[in-house]
Amino acid sequence: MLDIQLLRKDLPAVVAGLARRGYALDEAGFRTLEDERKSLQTRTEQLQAKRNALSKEVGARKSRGEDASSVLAEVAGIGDELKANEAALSALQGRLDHFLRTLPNIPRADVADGKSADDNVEVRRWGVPRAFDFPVRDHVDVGEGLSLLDFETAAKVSGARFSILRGHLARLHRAIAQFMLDVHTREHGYTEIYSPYMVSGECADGVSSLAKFKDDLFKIEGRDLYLIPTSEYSVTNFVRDVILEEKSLPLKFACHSPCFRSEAGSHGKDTRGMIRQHQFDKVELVQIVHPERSAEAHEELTANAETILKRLELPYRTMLLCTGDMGFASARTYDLEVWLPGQNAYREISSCSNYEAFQARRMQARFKGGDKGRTEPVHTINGSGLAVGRTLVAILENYQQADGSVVVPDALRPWMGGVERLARA
RNA sequence: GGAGGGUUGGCCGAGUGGUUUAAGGCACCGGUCUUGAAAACCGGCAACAGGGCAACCUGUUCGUGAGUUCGAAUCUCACACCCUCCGCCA
Repeated sequence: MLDIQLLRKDLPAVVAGLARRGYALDEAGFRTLEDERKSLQTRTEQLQAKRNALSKEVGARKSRGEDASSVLAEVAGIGDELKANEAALSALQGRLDHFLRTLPNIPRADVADGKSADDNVEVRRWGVPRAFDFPVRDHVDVGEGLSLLDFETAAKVSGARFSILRGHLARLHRAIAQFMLDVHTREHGYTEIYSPYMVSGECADGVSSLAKFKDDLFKIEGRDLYLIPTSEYSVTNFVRDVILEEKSLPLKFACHSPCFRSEAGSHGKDTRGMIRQHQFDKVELVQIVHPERSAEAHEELTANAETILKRLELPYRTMLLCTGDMGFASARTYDLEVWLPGQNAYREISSCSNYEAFQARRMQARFKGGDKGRTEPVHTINGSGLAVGRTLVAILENYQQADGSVVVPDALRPWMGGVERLARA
């Protein structure tokens, strides 16, 4: 949510900022709502003040044993108008709030303008894609060839966009998650978190816009609960309605969880394999930081995620998303794209975003500042560190051998109980 | 599923219709004292919204929502959540 003060003080700047990401703010609509709100609020508060003063007078007279009937008669006249004003004001503020919650975040100045992923900017590239001296297969052929990856049974059990891992491949999946968690908690200072896989609608609206994106989520029937599409949904909400001590910042959380996405808008996209599933695991990094440190923390968190790719020796590139390709809540986003030989392309494996105060305002997450002692919204940052399923895909494709086996990356061996290669039994 | 208890500021906690302008304590901030610190003492200290250049003023908020009333933390109703006991259960 944007700061409504900014809209009041400098609407043209907000309009211009949102236009950069292709969002047309209804300027006249906002002005109308805001003007109406102002007059209605002024009038309502005058009436309330009058009623409060008169009611106090009633009490004062009665305690002195005097007659209060003249005051009672006066205050009685206020009742209907006050009620009508209060109702109208509350309805109007509801509309204003809805309007405000529908607006996306304003991109930071150093984000390139653009319309689509084609306009994203490559900021760095690491590793060299391996040269294969045999026909490269994608992860589906590799996994199924080893009888360790099974989409047919998954389809029977749950339908499309699910997968089943067996044996050493399932173990590799677990090893990846544990490796990532251990690196982030031992080396990068994150606190390990286990948290709910379902959150309330209110919390969902705290990190994004529930009104806009509820079709992308799985909802529990008959309950105000949604399956998380990322543990960001539960973890970031730890600080909902909290006023933090300045010295307690930053908070750094690492959480491994499954993620559930309806993929409502992606029919026909990535239908083959594990790239786009209704359920996948992810190790999520979340930082709650002081506003002055957020740009720096965003770089740090992105580097933390990149560390995983480097340790796994997977070639990747880091993209700074353009204004048109960023998510609703983000002010600035890096995508990490891993090299997939099976697709002969770099594919997203992590998305690291700085939301600045956007989410914090939606969920009333604040800290009490030092000198001024004022409360202000914290900044929130998060990113995948990394998506476990896509990491598995990248390993199957990058570490495949001519004989159909897959070498386990050195970095994962401590978690593989001596297994150095996935091969046919 | 059954029965009971509870939800008050950053935290603890008093408060059953009108000097509550939410007592008191803790924490925090400033000061006095001290070589320094602690202790003691003095003072300050809720959030959110609106108005004002500002000192400041007004409003809302005591789990949420509705109601009664001139006036509600306090009374009524509904709901949510937490706790205890019983039953069932991984």
